Parts: sequence; C-alpha cells; structure tokens
Amino acid sequence: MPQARSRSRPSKSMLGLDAVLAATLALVDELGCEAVSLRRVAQALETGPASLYVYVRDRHELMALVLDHAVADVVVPDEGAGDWRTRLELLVGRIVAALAGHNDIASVGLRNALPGPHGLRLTEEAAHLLRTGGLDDDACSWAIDLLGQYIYSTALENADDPRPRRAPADPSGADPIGSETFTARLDATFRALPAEHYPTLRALAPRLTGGDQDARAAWKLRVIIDGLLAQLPRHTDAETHDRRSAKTTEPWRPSRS
Amino acid sequence: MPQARSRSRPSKSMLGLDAVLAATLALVDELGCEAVSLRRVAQALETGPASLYVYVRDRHELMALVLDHAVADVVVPDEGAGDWRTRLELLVGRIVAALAGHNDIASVGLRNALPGPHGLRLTEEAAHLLRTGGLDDDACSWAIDLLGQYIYSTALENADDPRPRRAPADPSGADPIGSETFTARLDATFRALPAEHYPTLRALAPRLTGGDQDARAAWKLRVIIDGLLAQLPRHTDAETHDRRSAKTTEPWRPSRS
DNA sequence: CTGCTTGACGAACAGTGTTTGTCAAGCAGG
DNA sequence: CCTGCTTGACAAACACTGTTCGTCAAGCAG
Repeated sequence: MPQARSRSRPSKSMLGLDAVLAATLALVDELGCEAVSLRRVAQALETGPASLYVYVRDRHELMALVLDHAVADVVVPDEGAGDWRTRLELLVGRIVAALAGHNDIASVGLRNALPGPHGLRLTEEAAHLLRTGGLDDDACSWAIDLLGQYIYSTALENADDPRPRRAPADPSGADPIGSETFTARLDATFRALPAEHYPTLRALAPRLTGGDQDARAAWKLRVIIDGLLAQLPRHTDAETHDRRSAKTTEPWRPSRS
Repeated sequence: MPQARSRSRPSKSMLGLDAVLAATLALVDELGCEAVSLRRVAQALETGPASLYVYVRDRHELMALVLDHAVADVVVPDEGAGDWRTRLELLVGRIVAALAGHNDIASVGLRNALPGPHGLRLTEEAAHLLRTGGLDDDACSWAIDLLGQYIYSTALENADDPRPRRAPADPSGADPIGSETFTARLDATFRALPAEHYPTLRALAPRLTGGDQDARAAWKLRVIIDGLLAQLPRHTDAETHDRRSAKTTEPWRPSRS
C-alpha cells in the first residue's frame, strides 16, 4: 500500500490503459469527440493530463485506441448464420451499430487512425467473407476500402443525435440553432431551396433526410454488395449481369501497381 | 480613402468574405485543416482573429464555407458528354478531384457541414442524373447520401499526402514516424500481421493500399453505380439482375417516414 | 448635427495539447 | 542490506486555440 508522500500526493492505484480508454469512451458518449480533452479524461480519472502520456503517445493515438475499444465486443458471425453474404451483412451491421452507439467515435476512423487489434480482427473476417463470395484479390482489397468508408460514414450518420457533435451548445439559449440537430437543419436547407433552380432536390426534400436510418444503412450496404457482385466475371456462372452501359465486355479489375 | 485613426490603426481596406475564404483555403493546402487556426488566417490577412467574426459565425462555419469554395470551379458536364451514367461519373470524378486537390478539406464534409451554394448546385445535378437513370425518389434520395459518403471519403483518401494531415510533424526529426505518410504506416501494419491469425489480410497486404488511386476511385464508383442499378425493378426492361441471394423477388425500396 | 449601424480588431479570458522535471515505488545486482 | 536504475504518476509551465467584449471610426438616415 503506497505511503503518504512528501508532496501530499494521495495514494493512487496504477491507472492502466483499459481504465483510460473506458473513461475516454464514456466522455465521447457524453460530449462527443471534439469536447473530449485530455484534461477531461484525466479529471474523470482523478489525475492530471500528463499522466496519460504514460499510455498514449498523444491525443490522436488515444482516440484511435478508443475507436478500437468501441468495437471490442463485436462478435464475428459464425458459419451457421448463413452464406457469406448474410454473414458479411451481419458483420458490417454489427460494426456500424457498435460505433453508432458511441456518439461520433466513428469520426476517428475517418481521420488516419491506424487499426487496432479489434479493427484488424473484424477486417480479416470481412476480407475472408469477400473472398468466399468470389472476389479476387484485387477486387477484395478495394472492396475492403469501400466497406471501411461505408462503415465509418454510416456509423457517424446513424449515431444518436441528441447532443451536438461539435462543442457543447451555447447554454444561454439565445441561439436556437445550437439546440437543433444537424439533420433537422439539413432538412430545412433542402426544403427552403427555390424550386425553379433546384427542382430535383425540392422534390426529394422530404426523403433526403427521412426514413428509417437502419433501413437506409441496410439499403446502402445492399447497393455496395450488389455492386461488388456485378464486378465478378460473367463466366463464373450461368447468371448474367445487369448492365446499363455497353462499355466493357470484360469486367474491369483493379490494376496492379 | 480611410484616414489615419486615433488609435494609430493603419489604413485597412474592407476584408470581404472571399478574401477570407481564399486565405483559409491556401492555409488548408499548406498545413491541413487542423493546423488552420483563426489566428493563422488572420495573420495571413494582416489582421486579428476577431475580424473574422464579421463574416463567419465561428470556425466551424468558416471551414464549411471553405469546403464549398473548394468546389466552386467544378463544372457540371453538359448533355453532350454522354448518357446519364457517363455524366454522373464525370461529375463525381470532378468533385473528388477538386476536393482532393486541397489537402484534407474533404474532412470538413464528413463533419456536419451544411452544404453551400456550390455543393447544392452539384448535388442537384447528381440527383437529376440519378433520376434520369431511372431511380425512383426514394432510391434517389438515399443514393445521394451514399454518393456523398463516397465523395468525401475518397477525396480525403486521394488527397496528396506529402504533408501529414494532422498537426505539423515534430520538427526535431527525432521521431521518424512523423515524416512517414499514413498510407505507408497502414501498409506496414498489414504486412507485419502474423499470417496464422490474419491469413487473408496478409495475402492481400500488397494490394490493400496499393494500385493507382484514380483507378481505385473509379472502380469504387462503378461498384456503387452498378449496385444502384441492381436495385431497379426487374420489370423495367428485358434485362435481368445478378442476384446471389434469393432473398427478395421484388427489389427492396427505402421505406417512407 | 445626432444617433445608429456596421466593419475592424485589440485585449482578455477560459481552455487545449504537450513538455519538462520531480517524486516515489519497485526491482535487480553487488 | 544498500545503491542505482526503471517506470508510473503528475504538477507546473508554455505556446497556442476559439471566442467574447468593448472601443474606434466611417457611413448613413433623420
């Protein structure tokens, strides 16, 4: 048991990275990424911000680790869950849900965050499923990239939006904008467009931000997977492809560097 | 002509929003978004940061306006450029290129930035082309969302990467990581994975970050458009769809709110 | 002429990430 | 047991950030 110290420092148990990550993630949930400062994390842990540098190189690395922490509980669908496509949809859906459940943590994934162990685990599984689905190595590699974009963007979009994703709103209440969600403001933007210059957007306005967000996410994923399948060579099986343009007779493939 | 002032304030021409946006964008080009502070912008304009508040509500709004400014020169393809698909690909390609040419400005688009006049102009055109391609209103609305995700993510990924996208690297040179690109580090991450646990990622490693980035972007866009077309009703024409799963006989559509 | 509006912007404030240096506990080696 | 080294903890300090408040000055309307 640590003794009282000459600087009147109270007895402190060793922090540990897990505690740091958990505290950080809790603050992300509450305040959104931008408002999570090292001082806030340290305060939640009853220490000072300098203490965190034992565990992370800088704030950026901390957030990357927290992102990975957020998907730690995502379970890879087992083989009994269905064919490769079903499992891929399940997997991606679970990742999106896990990230969306933590405010805007997904924004970290869009900012040069190196994947951690859980991210790699899940990526390995997704790549494996894509391969099972018949994509060759080139297509598989770029599909991973595309799915990654979809996952982070969609998780960000789907995150519960009761709190602004920016710094906490003006508490004075003088500015009504601060208490409105981004989605509502985007919707208002579309609805306010002059119809003579923006006929399509005006016509679509009720739908652009509307609908069930899970249904929307699933639809977009379906689009992507159908699109991936459309890249498979036609001689793979007896099925034919739906082609609107007669651009190529052979499916185009990622070039080799 | 303004006179000399009692506070020895030198004669200043009125700033103007355009000058502010141009100066900001130049700094984004040079330093990346995060390093662009209001003080830096003000300094470039030979004024003080408080001056900028005449033109923008806050830093967030400034960056959103700069994002719009970055696509100001994107020209909508005219009808002679080809069918709707060709024009959509052209349009999206131009937007991505415009954004990618300005370091990480696209990251602003992933952060609750309300669209400006140019963004709306381009979105209107994309929506119009999608409609021309046969998507109904529901699908069109969600496709706009998906394309937006693709555009910002891809522009961010394609941005020239000679400068770190984060704060300027440690100038001491003691840390070699700071001078490496994110892509290189991601590549190294994949290549260093143990093959027994990550067989697929290890096999794909040379391709995951490799290849020509324009080709990659075009491939991903093709996937998305092909996927969109795969959602069209089959009774639209004599063409059949490539379906891997027998989940639905009718194409699934976005639900109405 | 007076008062109001608006652009310009310094000073100040609260807050941020990070570095440096000190303390204290634990461990290894003599 | 003692000494030196390592490592976790973390305060103090620094440079920097976004923003607010208040003042100045020019222009305009009544």
